[in-house]
Amino acid sequence: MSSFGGQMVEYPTISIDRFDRENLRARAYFLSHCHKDHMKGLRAPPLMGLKEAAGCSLKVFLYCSPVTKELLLTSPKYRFWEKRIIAIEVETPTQISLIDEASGEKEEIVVTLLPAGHCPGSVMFLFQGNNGTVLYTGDFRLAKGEAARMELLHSGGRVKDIQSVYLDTTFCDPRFYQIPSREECLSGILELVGGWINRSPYHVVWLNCKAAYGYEYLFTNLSEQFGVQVHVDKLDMFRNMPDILHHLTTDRGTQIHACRHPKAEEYFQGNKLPCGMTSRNRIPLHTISIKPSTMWFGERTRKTNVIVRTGESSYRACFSFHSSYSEIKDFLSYICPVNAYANVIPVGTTVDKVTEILKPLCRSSQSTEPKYKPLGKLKRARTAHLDSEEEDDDLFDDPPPVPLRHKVPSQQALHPEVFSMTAISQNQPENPRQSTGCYKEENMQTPILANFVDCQESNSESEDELGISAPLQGHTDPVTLRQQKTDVDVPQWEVFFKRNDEITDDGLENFHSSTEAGASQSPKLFSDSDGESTHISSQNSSQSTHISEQGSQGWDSQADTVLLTSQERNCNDTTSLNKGGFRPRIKGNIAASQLEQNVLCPKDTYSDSKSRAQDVNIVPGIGEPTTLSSGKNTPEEKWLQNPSTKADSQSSSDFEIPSTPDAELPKQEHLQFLYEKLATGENVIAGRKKKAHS
DNA sequence: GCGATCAGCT
DNA sequence: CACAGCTGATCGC
Repeated sequence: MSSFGGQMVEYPTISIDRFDRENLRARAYFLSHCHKDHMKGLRAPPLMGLKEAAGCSLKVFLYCSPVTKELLLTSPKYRFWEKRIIAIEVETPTQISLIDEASGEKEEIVVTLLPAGHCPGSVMFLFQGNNGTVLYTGDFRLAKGEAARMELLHSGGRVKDIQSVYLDTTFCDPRFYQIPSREECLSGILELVGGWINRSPYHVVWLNCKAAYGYEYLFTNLSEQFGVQVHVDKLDMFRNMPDILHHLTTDRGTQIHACRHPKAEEYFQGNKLPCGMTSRNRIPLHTISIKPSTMWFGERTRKTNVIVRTGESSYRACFSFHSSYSEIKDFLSYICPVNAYANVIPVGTTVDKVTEILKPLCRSSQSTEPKYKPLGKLKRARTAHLDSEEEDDDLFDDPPPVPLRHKVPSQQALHPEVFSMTAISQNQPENPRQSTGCYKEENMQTPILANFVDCQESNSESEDELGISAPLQGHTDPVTLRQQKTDVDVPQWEVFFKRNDEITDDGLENFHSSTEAGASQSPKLFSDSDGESTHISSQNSSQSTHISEQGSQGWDSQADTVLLTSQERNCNDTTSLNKGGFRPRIKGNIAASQLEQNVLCPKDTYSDSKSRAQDVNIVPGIGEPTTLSSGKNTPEEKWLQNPSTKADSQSSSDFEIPSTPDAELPKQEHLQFLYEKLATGENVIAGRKKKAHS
């Protein structure tokens, strides 16, 4: 549960994820995602009433991602926000004017939404303004190395100089040292579900999910894998997100259920699904329940189970919306801000304890004593020591800095006070000042913004449609920008790779030593408190398991209850995860023909297209049947939707392929074509990936 | 009657 | 395990 008060010390005139008390005076509101604990006060009339009474009603807006806006406005309770909510595209730096109603005082701030991997529409907010650059993470789940792959966290080839991070510390406790990756968890669930529903049409599973956004990628992957839509109570919130919608149904006659009922557990005991189903064609159903819950690895315990049997027909499956302790540490130590603030104080711990963990990963504590850094860490250390020398980086970390790729400005129908700007206006790679990593570089929007307006306007015309060959020299000219982006997108991902590979290829023990960047992170911090708590035990191990042939391998003392362990599993089915639901594409409406396509592809067809997608690797997610972002796919997006920890060594190879000489790269024209389609908001999915070009 | 808060439950 | 969020009890306005 978020305990963030809503305000950041650097920018106290804006409020994030809190809409009550002192936040009522905010000049702008931000919502990171659509979970209730981040929406406190959002539905309260006082918020509107006060604003109205103060005559500010026309000037104060709520900013969020397009998906969050869609989800929020679906609920009648929040529909009154409709006229005052502004969606900002992810990864599109956008300037907002913060105006004080009383004095007329105006402050400019640039906000960039970065995907947070927590639930559909969830984002982090990167704010840049006169008081420095700050990052509010909201709730997030990012695998190791993902921050390093976020283009807009970087400037001049290195991580931006961030003053403060307001961090999701939900699992910032050594007890949650490591949580199996999304791939591992998904893979385990797929195997369990498949092993059951393939027995007969009367074998059904009930996914005992909490009422929250965040399970969508599970549903979509199950649906794709087995050609079975998932029964849910409501799906109208996804009406404009076909990539999710197509995998859901309100028809109870399906083998996978995620419906809910207050007495669901009771129902289940009586062999009844929450929706009331007990039989099909008068033949009784055979039902198992799968309850997603968070399980984790200790740093020494090699085996923890992704699936645990808890009863004759009950299972728990590992699932987490939040980053683990080690993922949090990886994230924070990479960002290496001056300050880090905990947004969450988990029960059983204290602010002090969390702060103790965060502090060594921040800059202040790293600048004092020189210490050994593992090779891949130099980039990080460099951020701390701004005066360190170039050759360090060149030797150990990344290839020489290359121009980062930049978002093409998108045409957004935003409030006049708001307009999007390309990243170029803030971190022009060819600007020599940027390469110093100097703090001040981040805070000079004002003069640049003036230039940008022109770019934006000219970019809206058709002139930017004609890019073909791509000059690699950077220009601020929008035409060039687009070409540059297109050309450079894929191959340059190795810029941020090394660290990730190094870490994820390590075993757990090695991993441990190689990621302890902050020297003051004493091993005992987690090894002591960890102890026995890491082994997941079953509550009921006596029954024979339904699918014992899948599970027990004889290596676990709880063989009859433990079905799958993350380590033993070969998680080779990670590609489908990228359809994950975290960044759904939004459509204005759904064509009837598409709704009819609701018929799911047979499994073999599906696998076929999957393997092809993997080969092609790029043009990320375009035309993929499930979730993609709205019109602006970039390689990291594919990455994000396919996050991993343990499976990284496999996953990352997807991105290394294009950089190898004989790898099959996408055709330039093809990419260009797709990007243009996406930029103009055309529906690329209609043609499907393979046919989009024809 | 409504909102805020908390305990309980899942 | 803890999550996200519901239900219901209590309190204050």
